[in-house]
Amino acid sequence: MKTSKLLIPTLKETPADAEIRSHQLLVRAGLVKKLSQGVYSYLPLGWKVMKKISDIVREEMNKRDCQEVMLPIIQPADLWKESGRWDVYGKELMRFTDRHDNEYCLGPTHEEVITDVVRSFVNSYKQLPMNLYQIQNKYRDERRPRFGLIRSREFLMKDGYSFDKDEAGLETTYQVMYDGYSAIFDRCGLSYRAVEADSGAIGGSNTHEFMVLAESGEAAIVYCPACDYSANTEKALMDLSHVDTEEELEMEKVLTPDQQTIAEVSEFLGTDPKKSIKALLYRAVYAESEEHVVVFVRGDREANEIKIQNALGAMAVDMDTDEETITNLGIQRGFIGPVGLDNVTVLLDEEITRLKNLVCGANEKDYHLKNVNYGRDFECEHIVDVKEVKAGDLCHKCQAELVEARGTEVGQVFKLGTKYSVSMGATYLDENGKSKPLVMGCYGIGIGRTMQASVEQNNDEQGIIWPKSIAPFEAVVIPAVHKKQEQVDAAERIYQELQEMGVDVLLDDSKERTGVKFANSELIGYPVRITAGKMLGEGKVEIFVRSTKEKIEVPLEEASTKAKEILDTLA
RNA sequence: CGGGGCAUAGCGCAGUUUGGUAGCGCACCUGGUUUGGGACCAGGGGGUCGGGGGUUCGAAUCCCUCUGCCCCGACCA
Repeated sequence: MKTSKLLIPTLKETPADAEIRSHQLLVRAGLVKKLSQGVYSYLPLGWKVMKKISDIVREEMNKRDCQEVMLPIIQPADLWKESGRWDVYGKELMRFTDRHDNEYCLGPTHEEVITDVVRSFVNSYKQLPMNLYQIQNKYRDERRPRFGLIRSREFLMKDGYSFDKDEAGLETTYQVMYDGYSAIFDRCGLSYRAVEADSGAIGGSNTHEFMVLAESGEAAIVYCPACDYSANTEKALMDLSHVDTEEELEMEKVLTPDQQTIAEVSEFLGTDPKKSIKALLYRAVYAESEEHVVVFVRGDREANEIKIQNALGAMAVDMDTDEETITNLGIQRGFIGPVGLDNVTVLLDEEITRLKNLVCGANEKDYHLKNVNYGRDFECEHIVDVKEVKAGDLCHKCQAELVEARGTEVGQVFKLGTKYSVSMGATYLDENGKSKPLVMGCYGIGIGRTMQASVEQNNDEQGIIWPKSIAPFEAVVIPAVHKKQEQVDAAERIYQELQEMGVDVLLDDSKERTGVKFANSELIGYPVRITAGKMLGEGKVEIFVRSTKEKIEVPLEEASTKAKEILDTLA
């Protein structure tokens, strides 16, 4: 391909509306263009990268006996009512009505559709296991689209669904998919971690998220540097084997006028915040009701809302600081404690049951309690894990100190179980002629996210540094001065030779000055650049490696062979 | 959803306070000189100033309204 035949609208200036580096670079390098909030056009180079990632996905999936299909984006409401998600999915689901007043949605995911296909055609254990996938646009009306392709409303996604006879079969399939996903992200040259995560709105029991580590990541994770444990903080466990062994002192009520926050109270009483109990008031929303819940965690900790939501089985929770609510509940802002608090639902983080002689609110204005002990002074029906695990907490597997990081989720593998097969009647006959629900798994990869995550991870001052496997072109050949025929001829020759060697190569035949061509090639980030320029007088050309910035001079005759050699060594 | 900000040429911006009919840089077109690190000279094209309404002799500028886009978001018991 030649640049004269390609639309590559590079920008010198950073676009005003792009916040993070990868978003800026995707726009500046001419890979994508925003049409509307969270809606993007993929330009030739951007789409080429997307296709390379998609092809890697296809290869790894096909290798594992997965079959590619193409399912409809337009999905009837009835199907979603069958699974029960029409009323549950909320505002993220893009809904519309056709001219006959029939309701539809644009698919945010395809469990319903694939289950409909499979229940129609898969009836026997002899057909199992089966694994179907597609690569297609998904639609989600995100609360706040941002960061370019990282959180958009229309996005290309690989989604796959597995069907097994039983849990054991799913376990095997899940592991195959887990390995397949690892292979895909390895081939895309990403640095990532597979973390344990909450199963969220799709439903199901067990899940791993593939997180590309990045400062700008929207998800918080913790991982253990000593063993393989890593988890999203909404799921993360920590070691709780520590138990205070000190003697239980006599509980006393102390005057703490206007001392409301943990910091104030600890300062006032001269105690360690870790030896206190923090109270947080949440409003929990259920399908047909809502209630207020007081959550207690150790004084220096935060609570994790997802964990609270799961502990309550609520659809959503949010913190409530409304004065009127607090008054109506009959609790004392700033002085809430678990002792004698019985007019409201209470969640107690398990950690607190292991600590002795704690400080907490006395449920009376301007008073706190000292030396409070679980079991002796209060009990709680709901002992749960709702704390936000943080750096320095100990790994529950090996007791090493956990580390915090941020990540962008590029893929997820998921055990669905029989949630959809039961609600939608997807069954098969087993060896004994008995009808059983199919056991499902689902597996997703954000193609656009993967592209942008790679950019976020691989860039420098000059621009993008693509891994070879997903670069828009593996190499670019540049005649330094377009009016010098010998340079143009040499570049053309190298271009032809590389093409014959099967290299995905671009010839820059633009009429730009040398500096412009160099700057653009580095902005776009082709792994290798070959320049036919002033050294041609000595019969030499220059090979430049984007990732290492290494420049070598080689004789024209050896240029393509050498370039290919270098490419073969690159990831 | 709540809060804040922005909207003027393809991109980045000035002009708005103090109303007088739109400008700069980049990009683009023509000609010329240049050519190993985002050139220079000369000439040129391109804007219903986000939409609608109002005030006024006159509105990018003042008022009302709608829309779009960007950022932030409970850390407190």
